[in-house]
Amino acid sequence: MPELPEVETMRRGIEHLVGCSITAVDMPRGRHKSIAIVPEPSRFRRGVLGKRLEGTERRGKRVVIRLDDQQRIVFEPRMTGLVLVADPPNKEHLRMQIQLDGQQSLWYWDRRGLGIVTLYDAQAYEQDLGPERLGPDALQVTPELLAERLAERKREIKVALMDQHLVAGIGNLYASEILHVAGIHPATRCDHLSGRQWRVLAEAVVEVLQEAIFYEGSTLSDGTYRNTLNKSGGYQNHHRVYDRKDQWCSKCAGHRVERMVQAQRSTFFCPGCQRK
DNA sequence: CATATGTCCTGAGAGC
DNA sequence: TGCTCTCAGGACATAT
Repeated sequence: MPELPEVETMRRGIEHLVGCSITAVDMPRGRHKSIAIVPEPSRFRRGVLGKRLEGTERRGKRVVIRLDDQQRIVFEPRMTGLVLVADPPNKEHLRMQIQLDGQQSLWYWDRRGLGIVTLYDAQAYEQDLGPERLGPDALQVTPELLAERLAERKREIKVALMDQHLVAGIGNLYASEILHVAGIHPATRCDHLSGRQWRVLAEAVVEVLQEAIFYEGSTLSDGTYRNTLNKSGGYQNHHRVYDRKDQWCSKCAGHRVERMVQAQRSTFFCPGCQRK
């Protein structure tokens, strides 16, 4: 479930490793199907051994480490992946251990194993994750940018917000939260939104994501998401609608949160403050 | 091109 | 207790 706030929390949690060099890489094989490592493990290892970590970046929902030869290691956690600097929740789903200067370790752990770790050279990175393939970062959106990319579309706004080609970083959870703050019904077609609504929406995108980063993301009831120190996030205690079906809306207090399904995903909204 | 749907994966929880 | 079934939603492949 890691979305922009969780992934940004991961990035911040590994920033202090910049300057260290990679002294070993281990890809343990458990009883589960192994995750995708690109290129295959031995080439990946050869490609990164001895390299120095030059910087960290975040591209939408991916954690990026730039190496001193301008290659990049990209962690794509998808549903249940974690980037850690402390011991992982269990050894069972540990997928990769990167040793730094022979002392510290960076781990990639993934319970369901849908995530991918990729080593890119500069050109392939631009090709796969450049602006042609991924929209602008959600933290950077302005009303003009958002309207320019979405306003002509016939799709429902919640589904469009989750499309990484249009804007990068928003997933299922934060799409619901953002639309509640903006007071927009999730099933509203993009081409039916007004100029005022694009302004309110752009503001809500940045506000909700920044607030969630402050609380280090959301750890849901399954407990999977952890920060890099294997501690829970805190934003779940501030959710306005997500996973709060039948609970009173905190904004209007006169309606209960409802759940609907859009594009096979749960959407939560308040029928009082989010009218179509 | 735009949009919609199916698929991957594991473990928690429901229902019997 | 223990079995089977459904569901959670990242990104991409395939279909319309």
